[in-house]
Amino acid sequence: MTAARAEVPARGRPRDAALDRRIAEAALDVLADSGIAAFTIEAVAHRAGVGKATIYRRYDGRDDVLAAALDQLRDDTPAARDDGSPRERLEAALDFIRSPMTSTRGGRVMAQVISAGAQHPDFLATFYDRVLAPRRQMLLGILRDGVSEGWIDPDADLDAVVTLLVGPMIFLKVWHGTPVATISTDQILSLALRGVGVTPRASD
Amino acid sequence: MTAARAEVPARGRPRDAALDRRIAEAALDVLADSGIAAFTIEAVAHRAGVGKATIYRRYDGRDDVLAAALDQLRDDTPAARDDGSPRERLEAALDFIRSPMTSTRGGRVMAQVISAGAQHPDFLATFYDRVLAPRRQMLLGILRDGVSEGWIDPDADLDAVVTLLVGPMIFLKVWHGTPVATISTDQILSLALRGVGVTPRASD
DNA sequence: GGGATACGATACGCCGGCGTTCCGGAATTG
DNA sequence: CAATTCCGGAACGCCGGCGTATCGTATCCC
Repeated sequence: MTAARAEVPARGRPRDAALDRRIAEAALDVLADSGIAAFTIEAVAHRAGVGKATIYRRYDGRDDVLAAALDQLRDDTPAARDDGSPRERLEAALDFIRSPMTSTRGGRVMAQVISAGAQHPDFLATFYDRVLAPRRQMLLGILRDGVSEGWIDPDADLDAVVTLLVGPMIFLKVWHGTPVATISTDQILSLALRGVGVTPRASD
Repeated sequence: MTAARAEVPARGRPRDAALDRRIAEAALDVLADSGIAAFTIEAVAHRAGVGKATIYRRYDGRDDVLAAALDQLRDDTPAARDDGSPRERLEAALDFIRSPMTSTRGGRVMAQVISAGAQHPDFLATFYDRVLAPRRQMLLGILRDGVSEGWIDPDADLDAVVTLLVGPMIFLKVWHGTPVATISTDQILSLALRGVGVTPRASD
């Protein structure tokens, strides 16, 4: 981790803890709205209504601020639903992965992080840990349930299935705005699940 | 298109046509090696062994140079093989799509273009036209052959299948270097094709 | 040969973010 | 109350790319 937050000294006025959050929030806003190129210390400071010095007092620089902002994203992850049929749960989980990629701030941040990832692999790794891994884990859980319920072929490589499910969504996200053929969550599920022994209308 | 190459005047020394290519090549090299952030006119000029004025005489600026460079990529696309079993041809096509993403210049350029795409959707569209669409078309052709040979369910949405096949590869490419579970070309084919009525060992 | 234009190289002023430093004021400790 | 540290705001010099202009040389059309 690049992070190296300065230690809090004992005497004098203490640092306003709320500012850490405000800075991270502003950083995410800037990233989502204006992109990685516009992600400058001055832009973040202005957006947060904070002096540059306040940021430099807490962070090492641009990269450190960005890393801290990505940490913040962890809290943006809503909980998964656990009711309904397996197919419904899968659909909900996939929509949950997919939806924040088009409209929400997290989705726009993701596009920008993928961008930055070409230059800063660390950011990708951080984003993976904070955002992608939990969602991937959620999918994996549902699939495991499917196996124990005899609903999915026990021999199936669930990791591969998850990649097969998530891949097209990231693909569509990345190439958003181009003539890439769209594909519905339903289609992805139907096609991919038949590959592991689930019939098209398993539950509806 | 941003492009607006200046018209060639009648009198005087004509422009060296070879320089157009040298500039575009240098642009791709810079993009692949150093990333979009380092993609400056001065860097391209230096790499091409060319004066800045020569570039400004031909292009409107950075974006125009980048667009011209992406055009150049079209020529980097090798031809597809058309022999072997359908499964083998599919595998070759997928490897063809996948391989240049890890090692070749085209693959590194792609990662950078995806990056720039967050800021410049035009670049994505250009890259899609020049590079991705032809490969997608190739896959589609093989799948259509599969249908007419009775090898694939005629009712299958081939566009969706292509997305299902290509998606995971782009996904893995984008998240290269993170703990994303890898998946082999063989696995993708086996899982996705069973979804359209092809048995796992259709041809080997 | 003469005029026109391209070539590589270099220098120019401009702009914007960087990271630092100072200010006057506010908050907290002793 | 005094010392200390933080706060927002503003200014600083620095750097690097921008886009333009100007060299001396090279190449082509008339």
